[in-house]
Amino acid sequence: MCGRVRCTLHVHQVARACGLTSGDDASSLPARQMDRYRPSYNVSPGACLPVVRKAAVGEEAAPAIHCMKWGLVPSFTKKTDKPDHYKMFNARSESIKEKTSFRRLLPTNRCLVAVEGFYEWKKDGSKKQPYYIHFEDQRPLVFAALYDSWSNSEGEILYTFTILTTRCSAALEWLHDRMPVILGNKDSIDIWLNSCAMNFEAVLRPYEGPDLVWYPVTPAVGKRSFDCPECIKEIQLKPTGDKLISMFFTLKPAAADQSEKGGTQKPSSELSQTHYSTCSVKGEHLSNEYEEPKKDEKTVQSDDFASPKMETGQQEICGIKREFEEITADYKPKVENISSWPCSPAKKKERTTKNAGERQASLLSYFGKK
DNA sequence: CCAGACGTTGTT
DNA sequence: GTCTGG
DNA sequence: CCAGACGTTGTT
DNA sequence: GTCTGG
Repeated sequence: MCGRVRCTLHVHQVARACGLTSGDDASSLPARQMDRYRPSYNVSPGACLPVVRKAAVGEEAAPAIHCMKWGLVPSFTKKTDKPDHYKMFNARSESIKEKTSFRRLLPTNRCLVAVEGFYEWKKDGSKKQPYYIHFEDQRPLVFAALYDSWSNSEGEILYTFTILTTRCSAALEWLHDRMPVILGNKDSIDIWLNSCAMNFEAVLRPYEGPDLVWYPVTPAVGKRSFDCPECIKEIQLKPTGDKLISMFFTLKPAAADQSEKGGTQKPSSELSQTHYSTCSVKGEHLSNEYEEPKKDEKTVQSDDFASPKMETGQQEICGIKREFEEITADYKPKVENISSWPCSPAKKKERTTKNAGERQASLLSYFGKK
């Protein structure tokens, strides 16, 4: 599921992530109600986020950015009802064609939501540990979403959206069984937003790319009022008893990790994603969505990992694609550009899947640094 | 026909 | 709005 | 989803 | 534990 996100992006970053503009000039963008947007490290349903949608009938042809409330309130909701944004803040992508509340939105009300990352809580019995999931290179995640509008008794029009979910990627299964639908490349984005045919099935799948990474964060992020860079600061987890024991009796911990690769076991790595990344196969394309950032790749996707095959007609649509890098090239992490956060700025450690192995190779690291 | 629902998540 | 159940 | 409450009576 | 509120 996906019930909490970080979105401190600027409007032009959202536009860019969703493939709307080529430059930083957002002034020409059709933007609606953007004054309601409050960038936040801790966004939950009920809050407004910038949404990219196709222009409504009668407007300019180009897509537009529209600030909408997270948590779908269907247009048929009684005018006297109190809108409940927590009832439908997610939509199961597997069943959107059957569910009456969502099916009617599919032809014309598909949209995109761009965020820096999302939070997921790992349940351990009665304990809950939140993790922050994001792209390693800090480019925004683009979620597939659906929107609707509803008029209340006062005649005010409320725009709301719901984020599509799918089963979890292999890499994140240890954490959860559901994840948001991440449109990992320009083709997916274009198909979800612009394809007039109902041929979007192929993009509604788990994002399996190895560049989706995570780490544990403070449980304080559970409080909606806790909104500051500390939300995304990595914390050191206390090792559990069995982890300690297994470390004592395992001479080569990395080898033990490798043995889990491809298996059904959960990576015993709630400590950090880096631990698990040693399990992924070098050079193996695990994803159907992930697009290798190669400059000269011209084709839609290599067949080796293009998974759910696109029909011939659909490749036509993919032909519109531009290089993904083109729209992500100048994303930079900009945690500092919001000046008035009450908490101290997060000092995100440089950490990649490359050096990941080193970090967990040491037995000492399991006792925390002193 | 009319009335009433229309959703996801997690947990055991 | 549209489908299901009675 | 997570956080936070979870109750009644009688008196002023 | 379970319900309500956001």
